[in-house]
Amino acid sequence: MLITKKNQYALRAIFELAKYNGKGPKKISEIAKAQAIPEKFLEVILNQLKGSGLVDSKRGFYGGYYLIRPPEKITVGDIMRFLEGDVDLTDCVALVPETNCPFKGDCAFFPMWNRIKDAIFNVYDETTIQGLLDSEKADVNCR
Amino acid sequence: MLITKKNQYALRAIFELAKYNGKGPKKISEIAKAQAIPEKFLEVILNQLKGSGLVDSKRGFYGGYYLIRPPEKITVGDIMRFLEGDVDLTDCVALVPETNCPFKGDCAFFPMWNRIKDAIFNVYDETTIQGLLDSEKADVNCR
DNA sequence: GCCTTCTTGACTATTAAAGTCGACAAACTT
DNA sequence: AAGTTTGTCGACTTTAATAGTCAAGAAGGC
Repeated sequence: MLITKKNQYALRAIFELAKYNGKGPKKISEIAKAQAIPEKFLEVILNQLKGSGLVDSKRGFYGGYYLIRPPEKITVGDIMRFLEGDVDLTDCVALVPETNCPFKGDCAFFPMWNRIKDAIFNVYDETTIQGLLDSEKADVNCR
Repeated sequence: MLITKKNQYALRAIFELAKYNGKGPKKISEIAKAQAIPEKFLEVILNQLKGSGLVDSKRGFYGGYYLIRPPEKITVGDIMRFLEGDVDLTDCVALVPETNCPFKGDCAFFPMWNRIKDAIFNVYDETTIQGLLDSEKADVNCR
C-alpha cells in the first residue's frame, strides 16, 4: 500500500475540517463519524497534526479542531511532508529506506527513485484542499 | 515504504541477470551474493518471476537463471506490474485498497490517487534495465 | 461544581512483509 | 548408474510496522 491508512485518515480529517471551515471548531467525534474513521485513532492523528501548524484545537463544550490556514493555502504535499517527515528522517527517496540499501544509495536505481519521488510530490503539491472540495461539489470525482 | 524489499530484490536480481546476459545461466547463490539478498528468499522471488515471462531457469550443475528478453526490452514497469498484479487485483489506484475506502473510490481523493499512479508508472515505463546498466557504467548514479 | 471535550502516554492487537526449512526433482559429470 | 549440483515447492516461523484501544487527567464553558 502506497499510503497508510493513518495518512489517509489524516487527509480526510483535514478535508472534513475544510468543509466546516469558518463555522468554529468541529468535534473529533463528528469528524470520525463523517469520514468513517475510528474515533480513538483519530484522536491520536489529530493531536499529532497540531505539530504541523495546519490545525489547532480548543477544549470544552464548544471545543474541537479547526484549520489555521484557509483550505486554498493547504496542499496535500504540506500534509504528506509533515506526516512522512516524522516517521523517519533517514528514509531516502521514494520512501525506500537507505538503511535497507546495501549500496547506500549508490546503486543504479537511485536516480529512478528520485524521479519517482519528484513525480509523486508534484501531484501532491498541485493538489490543494480547496481544490478537492471544489471537485467534490462539481461531482467530477466519480469513476 | 513505497517499495517493498521483496520488490527491490526482484528488480536487483533482474538487473544482475542483465549484467550477465549472454553468458548462460547464473546461479541463485551468485545473484544473492552480488546483490546482497538473502539466498533462500531470493529462491522464492526468482521462482515467482518465472511467471512473468521475463526470466527462465535451468537445473543441474550449469544451471541457474537467465533473461528471456534482452535488457533493452525490459522496463521496470514490466516488472512492477507483474509483481503488484499478483498481490491483489482488487487494489485501487495508488495501491490504496478500495476495500479500505468507505467511499468505494467515490471520494474526493480518488482522482489524485489516479494521477499519482500514472506519474509513478510513467517513470517505471520509461526506465529500461539496459538504461540502468548504462547509467551505472557512466557513473552518473552517484548522489 | 459539573459536564463536555481535548490530551497524553502507555498499552494491545492485527497484519503484512521478510525470511527460513526440508524434502524433492531435474540436469550434468564421471 | 551413482553422486553431486542446482532449481522447485509448500509450509512454516519470525519480525516489524501499522492499526487501534484504554484510562486517567486537564482545560473550557455553563
